[in-house]
Amino acid sequence: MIPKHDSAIPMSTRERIIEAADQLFYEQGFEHTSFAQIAQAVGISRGNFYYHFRTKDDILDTVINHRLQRTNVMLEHWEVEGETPSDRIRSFINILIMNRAKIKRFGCPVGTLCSELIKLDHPAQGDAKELFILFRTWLSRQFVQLGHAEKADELAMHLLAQSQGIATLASAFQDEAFINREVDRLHDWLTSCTATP
Amino acid sequence: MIPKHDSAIPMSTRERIIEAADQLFYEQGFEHTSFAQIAQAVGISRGNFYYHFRTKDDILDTVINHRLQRTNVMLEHWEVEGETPSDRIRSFINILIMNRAKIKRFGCPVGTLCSELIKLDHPAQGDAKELFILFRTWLSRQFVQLGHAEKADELAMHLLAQSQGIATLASAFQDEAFINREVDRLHDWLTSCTATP
DNA sequence: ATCATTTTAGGACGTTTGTCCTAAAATGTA
DNA sequence: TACATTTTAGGACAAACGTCCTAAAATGAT
Repeated sequence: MIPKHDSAIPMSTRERIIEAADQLFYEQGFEHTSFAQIAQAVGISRGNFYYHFRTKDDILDTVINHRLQRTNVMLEHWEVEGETPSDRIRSFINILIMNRAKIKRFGCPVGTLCSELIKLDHPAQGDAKELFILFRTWLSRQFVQLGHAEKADELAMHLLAQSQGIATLASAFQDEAFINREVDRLHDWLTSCTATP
Repeated sequence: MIPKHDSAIPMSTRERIIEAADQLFYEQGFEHTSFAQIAQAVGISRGNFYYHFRTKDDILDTVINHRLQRTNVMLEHWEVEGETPSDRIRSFINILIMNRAKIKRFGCPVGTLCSELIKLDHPAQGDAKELFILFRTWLSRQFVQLGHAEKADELAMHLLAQSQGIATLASAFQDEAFINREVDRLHDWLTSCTATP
């Protein structure tokens, strides 16, 4: 399962750096987060930081791969846990509810990272996009199982876009109630997808 | 109409700075754009730049107000041009088509700016949010005229969220065809709104 | 206990940043 | 023409950044 810090096994310095960077990149953005901030958050010196990650792109790549692994584990878990494909899709929709407090403050971790890297014209754009691709192919697979074989990818992209828009506006307007409203709407939409085969 | 540079009346240095900054903030982000870059784009010295704008927050505020004015003019124009409220809403939806080339490359100017300022915890967050509010109240007014008085604001926010999501994914996946597909979907949705009073 | 390796701390370096100053050039006015 | 004001250029400045180096401390193996 998820290799969380068991509190029995203490995290290595490297792991602690990755987690701190992950969080700071989400909350403050990649460019606006400095080596010094990450080092301070972990409680180590900048020199020690440099021992583990030589460049800023290094730590970014590692954070993205870390997110990819975590996301993959989550999706696989949903696939064995959810009984029907629509159950699994609803698990995806409910991320918005589960993480609404953070989404309200910082938006979607995937969408905001991709947007930032695009503006920076950063080489890691493609890696960040893989996060979206992960959700896209997973959702697409669920829609195929739901009986929408030829429209599966279109539906997956539509649902992805919806959640992106919800996250963007929720953070711009600092509005959690809006998230709830739109999630209800998404569930209704999925129901109508299930009803009409 | 839009006060474009008539090429008869040459733009003042100040105006040229604002337009250059506006474009660069959109394409590269606010923080990633430096005084030097804007000055170079305009073709003036950094010292001259400082004569017109003393701080970076100064130029940001001015750019946001510039966008607010341009947007206001555009919306008022649509209001006298579009015959029915649904015509006017369709004008909004079609921004995605008109600007698809830029949206594909840089996302939505409003959404990406708001997201960035949130991460920077920048004082101008509220001003940037006004851009969204402009569209929100305008769309809400159209939905009222369409006969959805009590659900007008909800519909406005829903449409705003949709376009945000479309812009985010279109830029992440560099996919213009996706924009076309989702815009068609939005037009269908609006038709169903009009049919069901 | 000794030694080799890994890990850490702290500072140095060159660059870029936003900001500010001063003097020259351009412009308008009498 | 002579003068006052606006506009421009170019450099100075401290601070922050990513990067890199060196030496001490911690750790593990023999």
